[in-house]
Amino acid sequence: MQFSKMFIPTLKEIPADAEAISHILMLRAGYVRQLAAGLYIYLPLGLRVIEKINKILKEEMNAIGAQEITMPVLHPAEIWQETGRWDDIGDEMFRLKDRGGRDMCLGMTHEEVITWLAAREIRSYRNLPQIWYQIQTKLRDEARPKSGVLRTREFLMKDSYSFDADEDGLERSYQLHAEAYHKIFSRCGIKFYMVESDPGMMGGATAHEFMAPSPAGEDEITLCDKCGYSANIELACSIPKKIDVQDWTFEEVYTPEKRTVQEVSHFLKLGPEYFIKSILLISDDGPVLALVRGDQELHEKKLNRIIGKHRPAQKEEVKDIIGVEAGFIGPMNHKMRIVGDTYLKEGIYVSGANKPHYHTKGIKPGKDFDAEWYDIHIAKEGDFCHKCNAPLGVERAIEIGNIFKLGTKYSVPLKAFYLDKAGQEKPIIMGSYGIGPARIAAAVIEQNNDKDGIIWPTSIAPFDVEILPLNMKDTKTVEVAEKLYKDLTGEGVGVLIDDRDERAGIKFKDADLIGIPTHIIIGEKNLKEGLVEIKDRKTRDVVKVTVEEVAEKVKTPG
RNA sequence: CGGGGCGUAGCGCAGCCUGGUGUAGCGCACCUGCCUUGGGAGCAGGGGGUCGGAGGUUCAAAUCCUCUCGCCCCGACCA
Repeated sequence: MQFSKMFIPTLKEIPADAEAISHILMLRAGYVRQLAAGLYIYLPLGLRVIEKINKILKEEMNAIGAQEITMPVLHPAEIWQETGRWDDIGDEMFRLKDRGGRDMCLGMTHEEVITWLAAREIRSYRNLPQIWYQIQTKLRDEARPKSGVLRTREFLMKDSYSFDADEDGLERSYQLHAEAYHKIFSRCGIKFYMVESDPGMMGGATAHEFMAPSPAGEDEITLCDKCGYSANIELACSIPKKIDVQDWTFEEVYTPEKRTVQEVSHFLKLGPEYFIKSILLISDDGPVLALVRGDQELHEKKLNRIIGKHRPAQKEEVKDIIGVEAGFIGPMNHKMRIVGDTYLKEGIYVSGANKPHYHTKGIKPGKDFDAEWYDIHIAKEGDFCHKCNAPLGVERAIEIGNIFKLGTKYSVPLKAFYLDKAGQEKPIIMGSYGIGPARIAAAVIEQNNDKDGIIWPTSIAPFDVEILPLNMKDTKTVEVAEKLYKDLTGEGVGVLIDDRDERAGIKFKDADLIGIPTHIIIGEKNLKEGLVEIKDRKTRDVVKVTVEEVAEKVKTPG
């Protein structure tokens, strides 16, 4: 491809609206343009990257026996009403009416549609298993589109769905996907982890996410280097650091105007880990007192699974219910439900005395108060693995893929049943698996860039090689460049030739920005000795080779 | 939806606080010519603006006030 004939609008300056590195570089290097919040146009270079990723997706999906189909983006409301999601999902679904006044929506995902299909077409265990997939546009009215292509309102997704006769079959389909995903992300040159995740509203019991570590990510994951435990922070378990059990006797301490753990900790010259933080919450079944150690944070989502929907109590409510203002609440002498963090059980602590300006020292859980014990703290850096006790790390990451075991959540309401060998009618056991190609592209850029631009891995680079004839007015340069272009292209190498009549500096800058992995630099001086340079974008290593050697060297780099 | 920031030429910005400096400015990009060709050159000339929009205050508004739209960031949300 000739640079001069391709629309590659590079930008010298950093666009004001971009913050994430991948966003800045995709805009600057001419891969995408933004139409509105969360809506992007893919320019020629950007599309080439997405298509290369899609090709890998298809190859690996086909390799596990998945079959490509394509489903509509516009859905009738009925199927969403049948699964209950028409009402469960709020503003995030784009809804509309057709001219006949029928309710419709734009597909955020395709469980409903594909289950509708399965319900109609699969009747016997003989039709199972099946894995169907598509690479299709999804629309979600995101509350906050952000970080360029990472979180958009319209995006492409590879979504596949498995249909099995039983749990064993589902496990097999799930594993096939996990393996395919490992291959896909490895081929795309991404550093990633597979982590345990919260199935959330998708339903089902088991779910994993594929996470590409990057500061631009929206998720946090905990990782254990020793045993490999890895989980989204939304459900990650951890053991807080051990503390020495004190031999304090039970006594009230005067703590005037000291309310927060930090204030009291400072006042009594004791580390925050010797405190019990008591937080009053209002659940649908009344007030609940949640307890975590002073150096830990309460995990709302974990607590949510135990006590259901809840909200923090307001100042007035605290006074009414406990009889003392927030800041002096302790776990003792309450009739209400108390949920304590498991790791609070051992030890002797300080907490509020339920009396203004007093705290109690020497509280022994189990003796001075009792509670239901669960892991309800947020795992953090410095905590220990609950499986092997090794130190845990916490990293930010971009979610690039996920796999869910759905079970019968969709097959039952949409009546996707089959007859088993015994002639018994049973619901199909389903799984759902997603990958966002745009997120792969963005994650790869986040992980592979330098001050000058993008550094693509060859597998998803828009081209394999860029030829830079430095002086287009020099006939010999042009002649050699065109010959190399023809030769390489003839051998199946994807080549971009910068045939613009621009100065060398501009060509170098643009080439670095765009990030094609190998550059062939043709300069007049070297050419006089019959030499051209092959430069590695990543290492910046340059080797001089004769014109004749180029094709061979490019094919076997290094 | 809560909090914050920003809308001035294609892009990046100054001017706004404290209204009036004459035709609203600068850099880059763009057009013409010359020159130049190994890291976003140089010289000369040139084109391009509803100052996001509406209303108001005023003799006078890019500047002050009200409303509104858009975009970004933090949080909430995220099937």
